[in-house]
Amino acid sequence: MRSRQKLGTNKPVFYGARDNAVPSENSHLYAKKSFRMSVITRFAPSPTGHLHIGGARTAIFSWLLARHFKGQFRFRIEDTDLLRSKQEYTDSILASMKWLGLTWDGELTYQTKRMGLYNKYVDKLLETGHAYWCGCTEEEVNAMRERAKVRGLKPRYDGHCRNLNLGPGEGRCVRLKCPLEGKVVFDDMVKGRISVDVRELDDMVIRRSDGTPTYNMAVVVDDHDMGITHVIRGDDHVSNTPRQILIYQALGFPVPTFGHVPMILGPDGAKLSKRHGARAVIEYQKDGLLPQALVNYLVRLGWSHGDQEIFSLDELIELFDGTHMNPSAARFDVRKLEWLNAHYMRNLPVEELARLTRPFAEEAGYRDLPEPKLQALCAMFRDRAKTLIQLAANFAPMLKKAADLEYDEKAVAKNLTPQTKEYLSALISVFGDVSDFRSEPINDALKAYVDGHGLKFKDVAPALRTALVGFMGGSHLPDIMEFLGKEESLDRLKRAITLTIA
RNA sequence: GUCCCCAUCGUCUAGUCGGCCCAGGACACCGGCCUUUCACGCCGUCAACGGCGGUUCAAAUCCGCCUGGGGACGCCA
Repeated sequence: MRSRQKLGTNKPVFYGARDNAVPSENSHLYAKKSFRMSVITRFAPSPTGHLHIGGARTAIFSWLLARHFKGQFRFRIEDTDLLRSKQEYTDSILASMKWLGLTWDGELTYQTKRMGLYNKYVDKLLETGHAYWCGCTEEEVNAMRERAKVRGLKPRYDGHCRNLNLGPGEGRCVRLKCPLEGKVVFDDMVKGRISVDVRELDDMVIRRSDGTPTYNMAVVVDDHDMGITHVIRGDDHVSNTPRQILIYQALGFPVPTFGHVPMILGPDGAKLSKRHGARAVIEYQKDGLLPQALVNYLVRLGWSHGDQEIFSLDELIELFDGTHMNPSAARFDVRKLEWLNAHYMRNLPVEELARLTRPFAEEAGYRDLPEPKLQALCAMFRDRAKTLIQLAANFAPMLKKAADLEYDEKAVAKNLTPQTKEYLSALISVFGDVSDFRSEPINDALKAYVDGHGLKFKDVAPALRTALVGFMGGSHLPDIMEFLGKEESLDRLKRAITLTIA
């Protein structure tokens, strides 16, 4: 439920919407109008790990918003944390984005390659009096915070150097000179109106004493420089937003529209962590999930369009306009993801399914599978698997030789009785006479035998199944036989007849 | 501690500015049908508006408080 409040009577001193426009009472409409002008979104991960599903979802939302409004979707790597950033993670994130089908516009931007840009703007803030040099040491600042805490206040910098007019110097950083009173208000695309008193904020550092810009500074400069109009990011950034808006104001930049999507929780409602298993997109890829299923699932987790559950990419682009996003955190439910995945597996053209399954078949040890065989296997088992891995796992009994087939003891004991073995012996010659060994003729022959002997399928099917695949599973019997071929099928029947129960 | 955000079935959610909601859909679960296994498919059952006040003829929908979650308070990003 969106908590969109009406305009209050107290006029906010700082307003965070674009172009300083006053929003209409209906912020949906207001937002829509501004979307129409131009939409440039971005995804800006830091390469300190693989792309995780939370990040993937914000990327998907950003991408969809841009595509829906025929705008642009930009990509920026926030690699300023030199210690934790790794090229392999950048590569991995890019690979996951491509796998998900999220194409971006323009060049990839690396933050580390544009350090000069940030300082230019810090200097500008210094010149215009929106920022000042601060010579306080870490210890002094910590002491201030402690004092504030003791008084029950929010720990913050007390503005010691604010009016000292210090110049540059060893160990000095630059702080933003924040307004002393008023509220920062902005209309969030998913949370509605958010208001924060500037007294909750302090004069944040925008340039460290080593000359590098801080995160909030860099983000604002980058987003403005890249022309970003809509910032969709994780929930954990809401408290950064007022600070960033202050920087936008000080710089005289138009403030973009923000949309803070809530985080994704584990099945137990706790923050997603290692012990929840797969968190990275790449892991789902390895588990045999289809990108379309993951995208569909992730989008649906936090966004809705009435009762619709299944969306094609085109539908999503058509329907996703930045509204109807859920402000509350959601739990990750693998079962529903798998249901969606199974759905997409069933509806893919076989050729496509086979192409996607091949790597998993190879992983399972089946290399050089002829395309027709692979497709036949996919067609036979697609309804019985929720993931590509599971699908490939079904191939085993189909690709062995009769002599190597493993039999389930219970199935043998229950179904291969002296009586049914007689049926099987008879069937060996029945099937042996089928010249066109395809599913249909095989089925006809089986039916003729069953009918001709006053039997029912139920009388012979379990035995036949056990004989052919070794256990009570698998696909349609005639299909299995067609796949195995006459010789192999008969070999299996012959071997089954010789089986005795221990 | 302070501030910000959140709160409908077990889970994801619908619920367009209060009435058509003794709350709808989907996943899961359970039961049934179909059936040459298992699935798929189809049908059905179970199941929720966190609590308390207020506004109103009428509240899941508006307001307040409480409770419970989460996030943020760095010269990290």
